[in-house]
Amino acid sequence: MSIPLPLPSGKGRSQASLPPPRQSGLQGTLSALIEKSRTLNDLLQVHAVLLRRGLHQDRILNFKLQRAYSSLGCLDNSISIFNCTLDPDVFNWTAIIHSHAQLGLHDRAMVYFVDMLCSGIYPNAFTFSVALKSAPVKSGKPLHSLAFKLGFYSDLYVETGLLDVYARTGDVASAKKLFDEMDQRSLVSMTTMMTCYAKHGEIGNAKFLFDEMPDRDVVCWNVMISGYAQNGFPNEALLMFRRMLSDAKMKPDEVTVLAVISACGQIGALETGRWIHSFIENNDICINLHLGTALLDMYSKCGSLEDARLVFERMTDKDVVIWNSMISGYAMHGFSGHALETFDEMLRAGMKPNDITFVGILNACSHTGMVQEGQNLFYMMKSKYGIEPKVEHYGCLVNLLGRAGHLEEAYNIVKGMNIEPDIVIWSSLLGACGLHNDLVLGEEIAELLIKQNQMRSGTYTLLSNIYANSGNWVEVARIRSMMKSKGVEKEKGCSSIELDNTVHEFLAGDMNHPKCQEIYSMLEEINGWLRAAEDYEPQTNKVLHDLGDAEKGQSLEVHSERLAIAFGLISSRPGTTIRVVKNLRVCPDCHEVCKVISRVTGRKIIMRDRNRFHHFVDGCCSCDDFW
DNA sequence: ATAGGGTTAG
Repeated sequence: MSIPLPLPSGKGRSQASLPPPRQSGLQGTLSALIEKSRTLNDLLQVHAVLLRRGLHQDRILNFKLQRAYSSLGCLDNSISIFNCTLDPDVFNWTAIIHSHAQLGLHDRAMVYFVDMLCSGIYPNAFTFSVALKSAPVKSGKPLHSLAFKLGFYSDLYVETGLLDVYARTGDVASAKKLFDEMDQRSLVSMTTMMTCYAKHGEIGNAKFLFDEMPDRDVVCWNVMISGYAQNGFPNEALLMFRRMLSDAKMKPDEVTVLAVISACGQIGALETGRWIHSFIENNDICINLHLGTALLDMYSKCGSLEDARLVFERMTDKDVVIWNSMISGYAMHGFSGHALETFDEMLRAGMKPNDITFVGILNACSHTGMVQEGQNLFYMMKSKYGIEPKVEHYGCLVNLLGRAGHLEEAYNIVKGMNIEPDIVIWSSLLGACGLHNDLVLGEEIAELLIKQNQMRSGTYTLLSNIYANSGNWVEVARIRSMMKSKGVEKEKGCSSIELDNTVHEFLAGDMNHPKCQEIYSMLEEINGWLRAAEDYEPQTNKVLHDLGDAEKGQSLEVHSERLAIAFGLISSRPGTTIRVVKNLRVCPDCHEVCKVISRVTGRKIIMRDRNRFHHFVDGCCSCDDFW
């Protein structure tokens, strides 16, 4: 959108600096009443009085009504009041721009801003800061230079607004340049600069600025905490949250707990998540839809679908996001029946599914090998709901077909896609080749990826597993040296378990835990159970996930997931569920071992791997060995 | 008056 340059004349300027028209006693009383109105009902009553007294064209009263209505979310009322205001002034215009911007209706906000300039109304600094909020990428800078031309040079509001534009468009360099040149700083401008850093992964710079701030309010703590949570540093997010409570004695609000809950979900820290949930309830923080969705997601990522469902059922007025979240929750646990039922429930409730809904249900189908159902849903998505499939949807379909052994069909889908297949799709196909021992297709794909320079640590491992499955150790060694020469490191397997609000992490063969001795004697005891188990046979040839082949046979016993489980067994009461989170896929051998452990100890083991959950109960896994 | 928030395949 271009900003017209019929600049307001001097006339506009003088209008803005005129003193506001004096209010009579009645107007004064009414305006105080408007400001005191806390509920829509109060406001409607005052509004009715105002109309009866024939004051419906009053600029000042209407400005206050506009502001009050838009803070209650009644945009329509705000618009109709604006429309009946005689000669709206800069305040009326700015308020109507602001109400649209607040609700994310940025296009409409910009239209009003342009209309305002065209009607010869002279904007003030606040108008610019509000308009900048809605400015599309291209007109952010022209708007700023317009503000300069009109004399708002080095105005803190305008500059902070521009910083926000840079933050949204990802222009960190320009933001930093402007920020360094600003001759005054405020809490808000520093927070905006932090946001800019945090949104673009420069979390260290955000923290540097945070440490420099003379005063910190709840918003700036929130930026820091959510910055950590959204950049994959959930532990740091929790650490900052604790500091916020203990050192700064700051009262967290609903935005703070939102970020913290998301961090708990990432770590899989159920106890901590439950603690935050009760903290929310004890501190009268209202569980709105955003917060409810975050809680639901946290519970399903921490392995407690029961709690997730409880939160889901307590939310009235569900939107598409929370429905999606519930469906994805069931999907990642492999409960595809529940996922599909929830989808039906959603349709019956009159909710329109979106692209993310379909990622959820397609994913559910692929986790349980529901090929026919999944294919039907994929085609229905376009024909019945008009949703164009994206790379994620193709990913689900390819995964579904590939894992069920329809490799040819899966490959044809990839070749026939009208979008570029990404590394995820190729990895999924490569994984399927390993699962079904298709060496030919596997090599074809690998060759393609090598040519396009797309090989990653994970794809090398998949390829190496294909060769290992067929016992081709020469090729395995060749891939290993290829990785070495290219400097590609194999991602280390790491498993964690939470006990007494502390997350304990284990690497394969880890000897660093204080309870190391007891853990290793527990492993010995487990080995005894395994020797006695008739249904267990070590699967040495499939185990190249974490370790070099030299230690292959023996090293199975010290895989990270086994250390974490052993620690769980010795540190928690008999009968309690053991919850483990692993950063890679669970190894096929450990998967068998978990079954045995669950049978011998009568414990439930819930394990989250890179892709999904496994619930081991009494010698069986919920995934039915299809994963 | 300006800054911060929920769901997405392997």
